[in-house]
Amino acid sequence: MNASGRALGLSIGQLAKATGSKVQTIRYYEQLGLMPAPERSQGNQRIYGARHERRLAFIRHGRELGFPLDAIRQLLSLADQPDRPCAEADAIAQEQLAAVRSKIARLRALEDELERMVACCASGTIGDCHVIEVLADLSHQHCLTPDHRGQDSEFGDA
Amino acid sequence: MNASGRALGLSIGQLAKATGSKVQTIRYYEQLGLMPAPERSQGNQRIYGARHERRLAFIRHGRELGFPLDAIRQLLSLADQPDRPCAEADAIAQEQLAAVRSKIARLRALEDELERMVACCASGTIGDCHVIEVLADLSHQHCLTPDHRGQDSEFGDA
DNA sequence: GCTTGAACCTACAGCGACTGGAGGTTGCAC
DNA sequence: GTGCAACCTCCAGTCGCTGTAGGTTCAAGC
Ligand SMILES: [Zn+2]
Ligand SMILES: [Zn+2]
Ligand SMILES: [Zn+2]
Ligand SMILES: [Zn+2]
Repeated sequence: MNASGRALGLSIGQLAKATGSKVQTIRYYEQLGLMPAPERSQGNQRIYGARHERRLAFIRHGRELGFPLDAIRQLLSLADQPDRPCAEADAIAQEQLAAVRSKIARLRALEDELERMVACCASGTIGDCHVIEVLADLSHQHCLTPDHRGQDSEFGDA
Repeated sequence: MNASGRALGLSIGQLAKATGSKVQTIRYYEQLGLMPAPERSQGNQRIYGARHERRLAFIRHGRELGFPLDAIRQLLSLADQPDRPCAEADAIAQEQLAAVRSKIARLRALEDELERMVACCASGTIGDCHVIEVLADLSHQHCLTPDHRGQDSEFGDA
């Protein structure tokens, strides 16, 4: 994340294509302060350089790995200080790994229950439908694991 | 989802406690038309019966299994017609199962890459940090699978 | 009967991470 | 010089809630 080859002069659309992002997403990152405001042409259009391309690629890669933008913000500022110890960066990655694992665990519990739901139903009427019956069951007797209940709840996003 | 024992007269707070929901969530479901508007007391407070409790439990159970509210809406309307064939309900559940599986697959790819990220880094400086290096790598050479890339993208929510 | 405090009411803003559209300007090719 | 794609800003919507503000009602205790 240091400076190098300047002056390749990408438009926002070209930058989007180059990094697999969408134009609006780039503007959104700029608005959030994740991307620095680039120079503008006479006609007020954004002009990006290699620095921006690298930074955006970093952000996108982080997002693809599910890091929240806040974590990416921290990682970016760490990346700009190559002499500091990397314990902080590692901790952020560990945390993300833990989050991913906990989402997987929860989703596997859902997978189990959904499998049993659909497996037990042999195309009868709604009155006999296992799917409906399970959902309607107040007592949750059918649930092998009560793991599909809230726990630490949320596990959204990529 | 038929009528039975009426007149137990729950307040919204009691209903919330009984079903493990939050008060605002119940009002939110009513606003969306998922929960029928209940009777009101003289002082304009909501009064719920067993019918509402069952319906809310159905919704919550569906949510715990990750069904989107739209799917739950369909399942609810199916549940009210016990003589119809249940193919539709089964299809909705199958779809949800497929969604869960695809989320799991994607998360496992992330888990892999995150594991390799943190495993290779032995607490040096940021300049040598594998975590930062991987994220900054424009070429994605380090990625065994390119599975952490967009694909069908989103896999949010519970 | 009166006071207190919890629980209720409506209406609306905010989360995260975008995405899409309206309505207008610029850039470039023919 | 004209057409049209790509750009600009600003704002609303997505999903499933959650939280807050500012007010009313209820039930219990005195
Ligand atoms: Zn069925
Ligand atoms: Zn269950
Ligand atoms: Zn490191
Ligand atoms: Zn990668």
